[in-house]
Amino acid sequence: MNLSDLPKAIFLAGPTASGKTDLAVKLVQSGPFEIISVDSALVYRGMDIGTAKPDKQTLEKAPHRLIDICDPTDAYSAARFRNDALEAMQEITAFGKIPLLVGGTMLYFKALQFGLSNLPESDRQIRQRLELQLQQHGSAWLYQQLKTVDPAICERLHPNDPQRIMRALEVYEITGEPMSRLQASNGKQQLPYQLCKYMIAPNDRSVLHERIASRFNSMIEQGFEEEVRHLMTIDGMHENLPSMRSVGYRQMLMYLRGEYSREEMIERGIIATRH
RNA sequence: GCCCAGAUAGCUCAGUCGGUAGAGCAGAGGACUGAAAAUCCUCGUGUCGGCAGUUCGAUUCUGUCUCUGGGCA
Repeated sequence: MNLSDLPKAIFLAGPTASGKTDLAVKLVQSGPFEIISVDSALVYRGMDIGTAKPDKQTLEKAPHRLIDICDPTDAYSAARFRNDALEAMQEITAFGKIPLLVGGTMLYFKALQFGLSNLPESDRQIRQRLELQLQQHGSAWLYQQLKTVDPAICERLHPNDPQRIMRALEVYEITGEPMSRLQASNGKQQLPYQLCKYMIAPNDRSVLHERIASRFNSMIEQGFEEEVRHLMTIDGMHENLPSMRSVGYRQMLMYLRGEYSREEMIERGIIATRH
């Protein structure tokens, strides 16, 4: 198939507070585009203030797909994003429009463009057990366990990186095969679109830092603390969920737990957002 | 005005029983296939507040000055 036969799609990536949303809204108003959000925090329902979710008027003017599609007690993932985004892109293309993928989660862009190997989803029970083992024996011990079943992947992982070590152990446990072999044998599928990729980035980082600071402060004014308090009352919610580990939320939780003063929480929240 | 405590990396501080100093955070770079706003890795020369004294040698001891806290009048 010739490249020019493929439908078009646009990627618009950039850091927090860089003005992506404004630009995307303008594009939608001036052309046959439809927005798909590429953001690992905007997917969660009820997380509005701390994620700087576009407000109602903005969403009416320019609807975003893949916002509010997951409960914060669930764990969203790059793989789920890829499936959801492909489906949305197909629909948009079928309507004769061009998908405009806008956001700051680079792994999601990468997973969408280059695909993922066919690996099993995470398993809550296995993860809980691994988490327990991590606390009891430490990360180096898990690393040694992994070495006996998948030495190849250990060469790519650091003994202090529990998240990846646990994932590799989990994959082995579910499939009975080393993750490194599965990755090598499963071909990844490319994205069947003609891509136009844009990066938006301010030429002066200090401007961005200022914008992040004022944005965080206005979140506080809008009732961010109350939002997090409310989220924590939801059945099944706990602090180790991906939703609650995201930037801003984590710092607010530490403040609510009394581990940060108010000032510290604000400072840490701002710093964390820069990443 | 007097007394006390400080002054060391961008910030908070540790330390050197006298041989020119190191943690955390910040910052920079990098790795990373179902948690990615995550999880990790690497990177520390700074008149050790100024000036003088003691000393082979002072950031460390002494004196003095400046500044910042706190207390007393």
